[in-house]
Amino acid sequence: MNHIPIADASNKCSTCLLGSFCLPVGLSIEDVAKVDTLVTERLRLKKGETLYRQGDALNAVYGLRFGTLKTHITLSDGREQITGFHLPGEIVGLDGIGDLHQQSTATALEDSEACIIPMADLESMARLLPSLQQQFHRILSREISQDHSHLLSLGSMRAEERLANFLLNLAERYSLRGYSGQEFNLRMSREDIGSYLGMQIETVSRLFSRFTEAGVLQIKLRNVKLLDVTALNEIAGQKSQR
Amino acid sequence: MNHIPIADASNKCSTCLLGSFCLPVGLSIEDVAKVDTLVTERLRLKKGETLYRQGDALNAVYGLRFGTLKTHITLSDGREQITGFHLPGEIVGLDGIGDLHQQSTATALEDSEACIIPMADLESMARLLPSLQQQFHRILSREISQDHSHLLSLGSMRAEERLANFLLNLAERYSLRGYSGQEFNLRMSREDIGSYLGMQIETVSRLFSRFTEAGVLQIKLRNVKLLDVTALNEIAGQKSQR
DNA sequence: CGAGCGTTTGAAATCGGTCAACAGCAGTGG
DNA sequence: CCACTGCTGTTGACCGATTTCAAACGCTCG
Repeated sequence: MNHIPIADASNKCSTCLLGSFCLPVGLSIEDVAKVDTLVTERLRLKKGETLYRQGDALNAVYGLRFGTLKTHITLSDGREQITGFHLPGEIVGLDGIGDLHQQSTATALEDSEACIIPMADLESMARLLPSLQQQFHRILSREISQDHSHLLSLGSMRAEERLANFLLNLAERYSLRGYSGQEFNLRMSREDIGSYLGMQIETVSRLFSRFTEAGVLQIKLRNVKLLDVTALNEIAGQKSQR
Repeated sequence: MNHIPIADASNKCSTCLLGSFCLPVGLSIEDVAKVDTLVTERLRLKKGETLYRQGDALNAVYGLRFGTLKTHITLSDGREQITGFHLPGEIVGLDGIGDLHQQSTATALEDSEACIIPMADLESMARLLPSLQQQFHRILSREISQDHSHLLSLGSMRAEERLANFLLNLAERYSLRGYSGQEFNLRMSREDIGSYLGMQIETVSRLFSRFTEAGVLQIKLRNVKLLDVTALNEIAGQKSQR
């Protein structure tokens, strides 16, 4: 894990292209300039390295600058549950604020870089900038409602529906970031997908094969091409059977 | 749904017995006095009534004063996922802050009463009182990490483990509130439990029967008596408690 | 006291899990 | 450059936990 002090202006929030996803959303130009002073350091992670680990003391949250992370919690018997996959512009570490210790581990799925946002500084600045305060609350709240959608998926959907929803969700998030929502590379393994969706890797693999046979998508290892988004939406339960 | 203006001092946060669970945690006596002005109204709900519904505009969050709520989201095809059961002192409506519309519906499982906490007032007061700000962040963060535990349950545990964890979690929360953690009444139906835990009501019922046969607990309709908490912990897959 | 839920129980069906074998690709080193 | 090795992903056969279907029981409340 590689600490990088932020020196030149090109690295600041005010010029970061992710401003429309991250902490500065809704802030005036002057306010974003103040946020620049909040982030003085970043961390560079190689694939497989961890940004933080379950149990670590927390004094910052992290804004993902590029790359992909998974956050996951581990049970005493070794079973693991992936709670989220995170794309650039998203903030991680939010679940640890409650007791100032990380509740999960964040692992890089590819080479990544994260901005360090010290909690104490964020909180004091949020007291001065109502728009920053509101944005932070929105971010926390959206994390909650995303988790609720995930709960709905795990609790009420069949494996096929869960996987379809997962793909559609990824596609949407890539689209929003200016990447293709039709064709993209999965950064995570079948095992990661299985953990996230509460199913075994064999089931993930079989479902991908089934989707391929049905002409819904093409998949070659981690490269996915969505061929029939309408059909995928139907599988995802927009109008379900049973 | 019955609006109740708060008149006498006995109804204020500074004298509320739930202070140790709710918004005032960590606040000085003077600060709690200020929080008193935040909550000027409460809502009384009869069993089955809703505090808010998915899609409603949000301008407040709610502190549960007494009673029990379930929060749930509904899919277009009618399937429902219960995302949480809420006991006195807990704040609900947090998932709606993100886009100022409720993402879920909150329904009373028994006669209940909730304090209205206007978001705008809460945010402006949080800018003045760092301890209130921190407590609100803790509450949001804990909601996230609870949801993550719930995800772990739905994604990685077998039905038996999920139910055992659910019972232990309820027991702990009742204990914290000064009620018995050994014997309590479930406020929710088998259907609610099934939805929350991602299983059918028949499975819930069979598991209760199995636990009873194993001498782990006694259950008569909604009255539960835990006989062997150690055994229940083992079923739940925990060496110690969380 | 009877109607209607909510709950329990049984039997059959099935989705997804488990076990096992193999295929494909990547990295290593001779 | 290829053989070797290890890791990831695919596929098949079988199994079993949970669902589904069905029926009966027993509270609760009007």
